Amino acid sequence: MIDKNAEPFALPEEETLYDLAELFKIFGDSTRVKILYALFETELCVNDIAETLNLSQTAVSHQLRILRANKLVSGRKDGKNVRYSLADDHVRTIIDMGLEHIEE
Amino acid sequence: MIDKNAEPFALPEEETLYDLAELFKIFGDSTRVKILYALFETELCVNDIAETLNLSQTAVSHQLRILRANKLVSGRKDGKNVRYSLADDHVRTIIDMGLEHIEE
DNA sequence: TTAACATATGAACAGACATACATATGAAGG
DNA sequence: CCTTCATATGTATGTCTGTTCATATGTTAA
Repeated sequence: MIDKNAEPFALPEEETLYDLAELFKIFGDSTRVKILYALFETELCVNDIAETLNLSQTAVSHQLRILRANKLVSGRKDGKNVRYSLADDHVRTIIDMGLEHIEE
Repeated sequence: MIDKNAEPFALPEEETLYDLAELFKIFGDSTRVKILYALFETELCVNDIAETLNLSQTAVSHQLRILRANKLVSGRKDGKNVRYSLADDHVRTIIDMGLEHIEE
């Protein structure tokens, strides 16, 4: 079964599955999920996020760093502020998919 | 969409987003992802999984417990063995969605 | 019943990680 | 230049969690 040749099925590269887990790990923290969800609607700067979600500025900044590093959000400078937005429509899809699973 | 009334947008319940993160946390471990992926094709018992993925029996058993508790896999007894399979088609969808995101 | 096998469970340890605190960088206005 | 505001970064800490080792439960065969 888990055969690499003629079989109808094969495990992806070890590394691929590892990367996949790393991706999900990002979504596996409620602070990050909240941030991502807040960005569903509109661009937001760090303080907006912190206030909206009742989080400290540093906590948000640290998490945004992780989200940025994983290309889930992107930030553009706007004066003193940095406006963050979702980097990708997959983010939305993945979260929606998860929500669907939960609502059952 | 996530909206209950007239507003164009609203955050889901705090708890919902928390549960969502909990769900993704399950997928956020390469051992568990490997196990789930191995079950894409067919039912497998604990030892099969352990051998296929080069993992210890206990490690697999512990992870299966978590996957079971979260209703991502289900096991049925078959003599001395317990045959595990994916509990839900969402599992497949979520993983595929993640893979899509990665392959870019 | 006893032996052999398959799986599960408990405890302990090590590594990962999210947060808070203090501080640094950088931009705008006076 | 100096101050203020927005954001980022470094470090320390407490907590969570995945693995291992040892052992228990349960099943089949002799």
